[in-house]
Amino acid sequence: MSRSASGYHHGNLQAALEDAALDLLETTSAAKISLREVARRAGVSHNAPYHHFGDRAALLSALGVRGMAALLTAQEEAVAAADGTVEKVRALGLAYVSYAAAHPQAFALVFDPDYCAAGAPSAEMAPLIARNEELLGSLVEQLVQEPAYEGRDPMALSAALWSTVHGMAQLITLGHLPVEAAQPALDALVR
Amino acid sequence: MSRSASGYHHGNLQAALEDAALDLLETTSAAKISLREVARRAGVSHNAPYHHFGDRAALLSALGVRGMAALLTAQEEAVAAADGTVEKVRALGLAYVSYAAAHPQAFALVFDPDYCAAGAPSAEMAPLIARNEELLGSLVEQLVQEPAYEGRDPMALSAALWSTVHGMAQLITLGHLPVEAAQPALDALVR
DNA sequence: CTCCAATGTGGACGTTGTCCAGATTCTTGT
DNA sequence: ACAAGAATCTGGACAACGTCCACATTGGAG
Repeated sequence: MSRSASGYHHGNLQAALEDAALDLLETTSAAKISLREVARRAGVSHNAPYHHFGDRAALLSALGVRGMAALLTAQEEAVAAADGTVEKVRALGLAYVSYAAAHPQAFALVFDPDYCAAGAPSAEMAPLIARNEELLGSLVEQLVQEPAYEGRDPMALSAALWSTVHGMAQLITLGHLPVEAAQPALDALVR
Repeated sequence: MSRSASGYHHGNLQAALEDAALDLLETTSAAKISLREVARRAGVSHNAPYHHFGDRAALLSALGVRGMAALLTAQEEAVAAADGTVEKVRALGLAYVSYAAAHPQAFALVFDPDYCAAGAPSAEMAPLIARNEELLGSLVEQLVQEPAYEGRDPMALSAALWSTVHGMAQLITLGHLPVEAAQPALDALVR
């Protein structure tokens, strides 16, 4: 039921539209992606998307969910592959920055309030955000038990870490910081 | 030559357009601001703006310059009012975050690559960016001479500081961090 | 005072987001 | 197997937008 050579019914338009839009996201900012262009790429009429997404913002929002999921798993894998609490924190930060550098438009979309509201997250976005906060939170829990970080406020520390990593990702995608600055700058704080 | 009751010639349309757009920026994201709406607010035809700005992006870009200038002076004033190097750094960070919290759309515009490219800054934007980097840079120069920060790499340190402050500003305007988190999180790092 | 460049106006065109009515296909109850 | 009915896709329409054009108005330099 998925594939369809008959022509009229696409079979899996929802995914095809997201894929087409994701392609465009590699080279174009979310703001400049038009629904009609996405439909054209998917080979359907300009109106077909409305049977799968309420409006343009809903498509972009779905893309934001995909991006957030990718960002999250990148961090999870990096943390799992690292040894030692401090190393895990560094790995998480580098994964975050690397994802942003590799997919700047997708990264920007995830944090674009026009499509992905943090205050009122979509039903699919909310659990991803929660998982990310838990990931960092549990890491910081371990961190404050190391002698070097004894007695620090975990809340303040995770807020500071997230801020640093996020800001670095942002400034690098914007070209304000060179990518090579990430590693030493992160070390300067985590040490 | 500036004021004009005659009607046809506005007298100071350039500034009036920027003011109108700045008003809209208080409540609307840059992406959703239309040139025609700005013209309407300024009381001129939809085409008048083209005699003062090359296109829509040029208007938004000029707004970005204004925003950057405001962000910069906010930092400069805060630094001037603080005593002690560490205190000055804290003051700079809080001013940065405060500006973002007070004018989220303007702050977002300043760092929106669609209108304010960091790689190819406008002739008016470049010196502002340079001044901001000098402000932070000179502060860090002093900082690394304090005993507590002796021997740190100034480049890495200022990159880290800017990242933290910028990320915090971003995450707060997005609603991912509460405003009250700024102060303790900043202290957790600067201490 | 006259002419010209700057500044303003209205009209036009193509693109976009969205709504609507109708066509086509899939599925489900019998 | 077959007749609804739901899901999906199509084309047409409309308003708003960015931008280009030709033309009108005005202020200032010669």
